[in-house]
Amino acid sequence: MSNINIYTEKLRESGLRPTRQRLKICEVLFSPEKTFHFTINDLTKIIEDKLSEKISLATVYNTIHAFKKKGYLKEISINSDKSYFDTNVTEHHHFFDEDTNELIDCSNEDIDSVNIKKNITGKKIKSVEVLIKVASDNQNQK
Amino acid sequence: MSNINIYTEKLRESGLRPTRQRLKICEVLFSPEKTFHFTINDLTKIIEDKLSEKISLATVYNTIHAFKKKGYLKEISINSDKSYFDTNVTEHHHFFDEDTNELIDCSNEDIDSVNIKKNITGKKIKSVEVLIKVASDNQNQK
DNA sequence: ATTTACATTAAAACAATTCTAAACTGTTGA
DNA sequence: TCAACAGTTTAGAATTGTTTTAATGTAAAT
Repeated sequence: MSNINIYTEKLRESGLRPTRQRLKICEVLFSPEKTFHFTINDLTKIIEDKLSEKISLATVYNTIHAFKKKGYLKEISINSDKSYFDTNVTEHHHFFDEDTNELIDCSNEDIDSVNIKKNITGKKIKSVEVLIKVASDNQNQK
Repeated sequence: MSNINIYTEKLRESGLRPTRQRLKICEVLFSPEKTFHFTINDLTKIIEDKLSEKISLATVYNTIHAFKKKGYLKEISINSDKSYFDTNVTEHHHFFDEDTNELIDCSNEDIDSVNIKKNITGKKIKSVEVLIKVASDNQNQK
């Protein structure tokens, strides 16, 4: 199956029609071999470079949210500055470099599984995320 | 030592002069027996109720940031809507109830310590936070 | 082709946070 | 005592990230 059909299917699965703009978003998100992290701004810039024309922020937000809802993207909670997304939707954790604002994957082999002994009555665990903030030795904690 | 002196000291340690407004912030933050979570908005409302007069958001932000920098408060990463703070500065983790947007402490006895096997060269671990998102059984993952 | 439902867009609205500039307060030292 | 200074408060403006709106455009079903 060609990439374009894969993208079309992902879009339809997410309840979206395949349009030129959305297919471009898919190309940026899903064609790289390696998964990556991005903000909406990053993504918009990359798309505009590739398209050589403007894409509306609203379109990017829509599409990203639909993908997130469908589980094709994950949102990562770091701070309240902005939203970070991850094309790696497998269960894994993150390092966040406070010096560079860079987000680095922490695979499951790099961390012992988190064992939670308590649970909240009537509630189900939806996700368990570990965020490890790092910085240069000589820096203060943010 | 009276509370007011404790607050004065905390403020000075954080590089701030003890003013009426700031002492009120201290009272709200540090007099309760139990630690708690709050947003800047929550805090501002509580203070205005107690003071029966307005306090400037800028003052609240300033003071909270100084306390955070000094380690008298912790900021918790949940989502990008707004910042959540915690008066419990000991090492612990959180449940976040997606139905109610409520943040619940997860003490260290409730979770096996997180063992990280990988580290980033030249970087020091500043914090390790586990966030467990929960929701009613019948709800979709956010 | 026509119609209809959904998309795109620029711009406006919005919410959280930060910045600014003016007025204020408290402290210091002549 | 009071002038001068450093730091503070404040309202409002500015900024940033995100969402909404309303007009125009496009995909797809008939």
